[in-house]
Amino acid sequence: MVQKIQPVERCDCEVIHEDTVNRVREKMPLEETLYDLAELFKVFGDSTRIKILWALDEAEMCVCDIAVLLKMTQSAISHQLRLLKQAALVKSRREGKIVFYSLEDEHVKQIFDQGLIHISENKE
Amino acid sequence: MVQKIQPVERCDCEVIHEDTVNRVREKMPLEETLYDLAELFKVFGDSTRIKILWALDEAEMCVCDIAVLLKMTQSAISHQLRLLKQAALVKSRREGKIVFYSLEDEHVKQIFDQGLIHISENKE
DNA sequence: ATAACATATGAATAGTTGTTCATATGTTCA
DNA sequence: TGAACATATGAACAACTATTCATATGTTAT
Repeated sequence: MVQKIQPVERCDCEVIHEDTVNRVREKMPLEETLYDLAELFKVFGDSTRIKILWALDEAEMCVCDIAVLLKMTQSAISHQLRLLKQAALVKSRREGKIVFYSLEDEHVKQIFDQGLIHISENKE
Repeated sequence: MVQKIQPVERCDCEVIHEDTVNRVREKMPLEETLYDLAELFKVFGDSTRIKILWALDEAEMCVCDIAVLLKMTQSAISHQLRLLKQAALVKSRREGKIVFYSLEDEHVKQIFDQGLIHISENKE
């Protein structure tokens, strides 16, 4: 969602001082980097895509096999694979009629693992 | 988004066999786990929340300071902090009128780092 | 060329989400 | 108690997104 920049009055609570705010602001990564990071995690933020990535971590698969595996339509899977490819999380190769998808690199698994650790430590 | 389960006809492409699909399906984590994982990453998938988390990694801060830092309204920040707290990514403590927020644990930083590695290797 | 198959894609739609606005809750101090 | 301040929250709205449906593109075999 596009967010408007909102003028903000400084509040009176002098918890961290003006210069501390400035220090934190200076240490923050570029706006663009933080945006890209959010865009990346947004891709992970859907259970269909999570399932596809998980499946591809097990085996290289074609579109229709993923559709069968996840009990979803070919179209839905294809749309999601496009997003995953744009995010450089999966790659594809064509062999005749069939297009094979696989993970682009090892980061996916590592990001998953960090997430799983967090979940396992916070389940109720 | 709630997704209907769609009946799918097995396609003719015998890329991975029926039993391979079954093997992959058996090795997949529980539906619930994958859903929780997606929910977690969804929280990371917004640049406002990414910025808040990044700021809190630098220093414990109160709501209004975060609002000043990010040049956003107190209300918007407060809403997002609620989501972050529900996801067990931040914790809060009250000191009089002021509520301090800080990171819940070290996972946040580690998940960020994995994401940044991926981004840095795939920027155009 | 034509049929059959695998995949991709545009449009439409229903469901979701981030921000704003108004207001409520909780705390301190006079 | 009442005023001032910090934060929380519900409702509303605009923007976004995942799936579906229909159809297009690309490939193979006859």
